[in-house]
Amino acid sequence: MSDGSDATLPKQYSPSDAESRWYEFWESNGFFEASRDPDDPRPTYTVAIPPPNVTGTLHMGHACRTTFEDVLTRFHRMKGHDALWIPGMDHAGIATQVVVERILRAEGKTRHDLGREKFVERVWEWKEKSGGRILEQLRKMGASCDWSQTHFTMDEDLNRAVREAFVRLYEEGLIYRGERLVNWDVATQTVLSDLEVDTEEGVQGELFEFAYPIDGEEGELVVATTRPETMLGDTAVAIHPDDERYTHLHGKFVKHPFVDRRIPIVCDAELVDMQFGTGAVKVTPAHDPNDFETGKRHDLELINILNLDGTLNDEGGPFAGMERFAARKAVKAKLEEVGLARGTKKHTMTLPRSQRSGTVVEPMISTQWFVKMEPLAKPALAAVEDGRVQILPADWKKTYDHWLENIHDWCISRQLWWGHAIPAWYCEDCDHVTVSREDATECGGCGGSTLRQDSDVLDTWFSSALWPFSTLGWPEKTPDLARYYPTQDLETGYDILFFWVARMIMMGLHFMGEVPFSRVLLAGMVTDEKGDKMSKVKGNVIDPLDVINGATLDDLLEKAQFNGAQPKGLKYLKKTYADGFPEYGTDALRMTLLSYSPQARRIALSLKRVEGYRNFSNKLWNAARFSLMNLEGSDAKATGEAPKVTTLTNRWILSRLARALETANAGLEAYRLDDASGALYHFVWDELCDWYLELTKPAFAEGADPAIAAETRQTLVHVFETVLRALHPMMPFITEEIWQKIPKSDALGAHPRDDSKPRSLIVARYPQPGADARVDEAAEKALTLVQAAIGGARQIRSEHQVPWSKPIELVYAGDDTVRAVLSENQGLVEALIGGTVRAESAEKLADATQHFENAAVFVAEGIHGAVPNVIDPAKERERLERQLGKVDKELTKLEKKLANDKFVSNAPAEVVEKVRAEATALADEKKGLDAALARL
RNA sequence: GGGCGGGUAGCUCAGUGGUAGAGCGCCUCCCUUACAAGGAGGACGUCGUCGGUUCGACCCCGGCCCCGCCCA
Repeated sequence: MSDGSDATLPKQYSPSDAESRWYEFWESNGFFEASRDPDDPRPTYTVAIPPPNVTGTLHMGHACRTTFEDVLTRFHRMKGHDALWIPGMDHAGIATQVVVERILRAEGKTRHDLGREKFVERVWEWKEKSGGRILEQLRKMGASCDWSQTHFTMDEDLNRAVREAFVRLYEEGLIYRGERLVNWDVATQTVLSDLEVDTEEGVQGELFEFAYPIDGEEGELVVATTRPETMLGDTAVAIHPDDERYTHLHGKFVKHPFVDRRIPIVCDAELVDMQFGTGAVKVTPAHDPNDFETGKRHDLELINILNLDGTLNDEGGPFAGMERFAARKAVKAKLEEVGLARGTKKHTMTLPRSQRSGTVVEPMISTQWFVKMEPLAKPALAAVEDGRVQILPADWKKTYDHWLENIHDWCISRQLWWGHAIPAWYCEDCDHVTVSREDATECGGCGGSTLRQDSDVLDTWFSSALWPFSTLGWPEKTPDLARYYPTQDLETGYDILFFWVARMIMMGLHFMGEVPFSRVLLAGMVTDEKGDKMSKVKGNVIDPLDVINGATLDDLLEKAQFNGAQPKGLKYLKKTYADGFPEYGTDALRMTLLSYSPQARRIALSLKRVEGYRNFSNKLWNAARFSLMNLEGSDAKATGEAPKVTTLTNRWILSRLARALETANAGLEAYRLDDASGALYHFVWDELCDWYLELTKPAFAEGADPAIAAETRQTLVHVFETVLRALHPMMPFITEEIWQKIPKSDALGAHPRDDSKPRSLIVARYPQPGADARVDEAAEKALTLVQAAIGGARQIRSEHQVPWSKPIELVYAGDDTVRAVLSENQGLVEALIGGTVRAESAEKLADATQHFENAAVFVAEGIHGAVPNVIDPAKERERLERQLGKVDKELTKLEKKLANDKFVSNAPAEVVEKVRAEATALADEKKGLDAALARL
């Protein structure tokens, strides 16, 4: 700066340096750590992180949830809670196994070459070396997790919890082994949960029709299928009981052309749609969910035709040993050959694909472990019903209820090597199954010692379901468990409402007797700015770290290509982000994510919006430069207490601050983080920067009243320090960076329990309306007049293109209040309009153009104003007419309303009164404008 | 087929039974020493559509048309 007053702050805020510096400061000083002291009198605030996959890397969904969780955690910490945010990772069974298998493949090996034990060792090695990168990335987001409490679902302690839960549920009869239809992935050769199955929609396929000859008589029954090979497992053909075309076939059989089997014709109104196709449906109970249900209704035979690797087994007769798709072709060819094929039709269908391997999933009959869900679901429904758990947005409650009311048993076994072993042992000597907390050495049935442990592992979600209490030490009765369970908020994506959230509620209620959290906050899905789902193939994935750090177009292209983007995707990237990304910084990204409504199911992330918040960071930064510059050399400092103020501007800014704090606190409590962050954004930019800082300039000018200057400095430092505290949960880095530079008393930012720690904003008290600033209605009203006068003059200056270098004169008239306020604050108005201000008689202003030469006029808030010597008649006419048009339109509307007796008699008195007052003000304005226009 | 959500300014989205809002974009002027990542001013909307309730509907109710998502 030329005067050298403060040369330390650069004009532009650069986030990267501040971000790593302060994160390290907070973490190394233990600010993220919960006290874990049973005698700590503070209320607790606990959040368990949705554990990201150990294989994962940070994506926008994580960034979004992490931001929300961090804001809430920081807010409560500042409010004086003992905050504990438990971080951790999920072992992600299939995902991880696939990653390590891929590495092995590069070495020319399979997991079978290594054997199970060695393979699992290998996975652990991989996990230690390259897993969990995402936890580093969460730090980049500013996550204030208590890292000393990091958990991993495969660690010994959580493994013990899993085993305990399994055994207890088994002993209670809630876990059983049974034969069911499951999703089978022939590539990874495991059962999949529904979550792990993606449905590919709009697939162009064909519907193949063929005929079954009626057994023992002439005729045939034509059926259609998209999977012809499954006919080898058909054990019925279904028709509608009311279908008159087939009445004569009731109770008859068809003959299978390839295997020696008579197939019953059954009547089933549920499965069969008479209108669709031929009205006859082949039934393969072992390979189709609907058919499976039909099979149960009619007690049909289940014939499994597939081996685990997707080839046909001996039931396939002549096709045994063929791969499933080869078999499909062969079956079709053979049907053609024997004259039973009846043609194909184009057919649009959906295909279930394994999320992991991408192969088409086969429904298959298999013996698996299940959790009986109904007894667990009932209490979980009640907990949400009676409000012990609140789901936000509330729309999701219906979905939750619907799912739990129609719940299916949960298949928890997986044919993987990586995961929690199932604590069940089979006896070689009898058929007893021993389920035990400790590794079993003796059969619980016959006492035999030749035992074989179940080779399956548990669904990853089984351990996740225990997360909110297993991470606190369960099944041990630890002090942490007593202190921090139940947790308060759970923030996650709606896509895992069933798979995770509902199951945690069930398990929490079952094992702890208490809900695991009191609020569930479901975030929408982050999409690109057009609202399309981010997809690696489409190349429209926006990496949060690129937004934070910046990236060149080449960086973006390279990464997209590496991730398998198609040429079209690369083209899109080139077009949309031709210049790459500038460095926006974490705070800007966080503010952006916060600004979207939590009600939205889709968060169409726009980089333009990020840019807006980056600019906001810079605005805040420069406001800090201004403030620090004006505080220098004074003894003003923030004390955490609102100063006693006398001037209008100081009273006003405290009042506006109070209102912003009200909204911010209410928003943070009610999970309207968009409202909370929005209120502070607008306070800082629209009121603090646009008005207050400008209004302080005359007070700081040379020759100004020293008492007023001192009061203003004190107000400025207080307001600024307070707003930094208010913004800190949302923008932790820049606020700490600035806050540390603000002159303040020592008590501010002291650690609540440990004096030896450095002062930090992260533990400063969260500001509250009342304590930190009070609403002052009179000041707000008065300042509205000041703003109206300035606005009127500025509009004229702008419309008439009077350059800033040319001073203007503002003459005005108004009632006593107007005159009092404007004369008391004459200096302010003059500074902000770049000119002089003078009161005049109402008569003169009523006919301003007559009394003031070449004057342009305005009427606002009861102020009749005129700026002489600026006029360009054409422009003024245009401006006045535009203004008059608006006023007229509005006035007509109001007058029509007032002329309506029904309105006047039915509407509440205050509404009528308000309309009357508005109409009067508008009429006054119209009169002024009319007069001015007439004179032109 | 069932369920849920949505259609508001050029774009992305807020919003409330009582005069339609934000950010970005657009137009004009301004490098006025906190900030051009800025300042001052301006333009832009029969709030998907058709009916109903009401003194008054973008908001409540019903029909319809589109668009997403989930389940089957």
